[in-house]
Amino acid sequence: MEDQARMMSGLVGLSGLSQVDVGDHDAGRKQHSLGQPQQDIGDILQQIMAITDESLDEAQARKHALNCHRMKPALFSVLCEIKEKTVLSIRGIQDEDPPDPQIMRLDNMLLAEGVSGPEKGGASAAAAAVAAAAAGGSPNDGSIEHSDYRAKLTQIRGIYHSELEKYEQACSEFTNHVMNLLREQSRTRPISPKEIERMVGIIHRKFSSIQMQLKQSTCEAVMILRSRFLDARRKRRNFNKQATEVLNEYFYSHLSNPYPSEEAKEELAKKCAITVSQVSNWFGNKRIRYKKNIGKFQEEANLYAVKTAVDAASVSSQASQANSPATPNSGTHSDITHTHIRVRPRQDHSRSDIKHTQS
DNA sequence: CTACATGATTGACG
DNA sequence: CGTCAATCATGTAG
Repeated sequence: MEDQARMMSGLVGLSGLSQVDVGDHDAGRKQHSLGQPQQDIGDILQQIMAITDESLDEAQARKHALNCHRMKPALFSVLCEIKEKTVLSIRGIQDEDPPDPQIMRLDNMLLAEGVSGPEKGGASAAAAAVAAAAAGGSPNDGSIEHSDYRAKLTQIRGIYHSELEKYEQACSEFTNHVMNLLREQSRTRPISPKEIERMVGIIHRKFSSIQMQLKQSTCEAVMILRSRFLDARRKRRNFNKQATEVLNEYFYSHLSNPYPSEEAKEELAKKCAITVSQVSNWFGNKRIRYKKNIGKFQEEANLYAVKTAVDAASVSSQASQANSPATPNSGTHSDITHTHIRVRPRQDHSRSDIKHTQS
């Protein structure tokens, strides 16, 4: 930065104030202050070239002399005025910069993802997880995965915030530095407050572009985390015993038409503490797998057929029918095993049958 | 570790 | 849109 100061003092000196008796190398060309500006250019260039050869002491001396010149304040203010005008005219071209849509998108996403939100740390996060588990669809395993997910998210969040803080600090530090320099220089060369302001704006833009990279990579990390944790296929849990029992019960007691209606699915979902789509998945899998290999499911079918038969018997208080365990194949379910699953009349499978097994 | 069981996903189909 | 069929990826019994 001393170079620049030196340069400026040199240039200001060139523009007409150089009669000050600063050094002996000016002595030879005193005459250029009046008259032909064309011819001066050569001298000026010479002088510019000479500046690099000058020592810092010389420059300092020159600067000092310059500042002490009696005409300096007046000329300086004129220069400031001129510059103000030109700067203003330049500024007119590109005045208001629109907020970057890209960065706004990233901001929104980080906010939505809870990375840049107001809430901080464990307590409220845990509370949110608990609330989600209590209110939401999957009370069993969901909370565990959620807490794991939350932990990772908090980690990302921590990194993001510390980095962001570092950026902000660096930015303000740098801005301060530049402002100090400009203020310092404004004693030597014309710098309007607006110019400083503009410079600060430029610095902030630069830093925000760096910030955007940070935000972008944070977003990416969150997306990856999300896809990892929300891809349920990776975190498949088998349903618990009771749930499969309920499902199987329904399946085998509706073997002739194992297509639960939407309401039936909802009911089953509620009973099994799973979602409706999980019920649909289960029935889809069950139907296809049953059809593929009926023999393999024979035992299971018998078991549930007996179970429902017993239930029905206990309801109708007629126990005499249920005492043929020796040949179950020809018994209760022989007709249902031979039923074609393909046929599915969609009208009458109400939940009345489940109801009396349940109650 | 292997083989099988099982919940979820995907693409085709009506 | 719901279902089928194939397939994936994980869970689990041996």
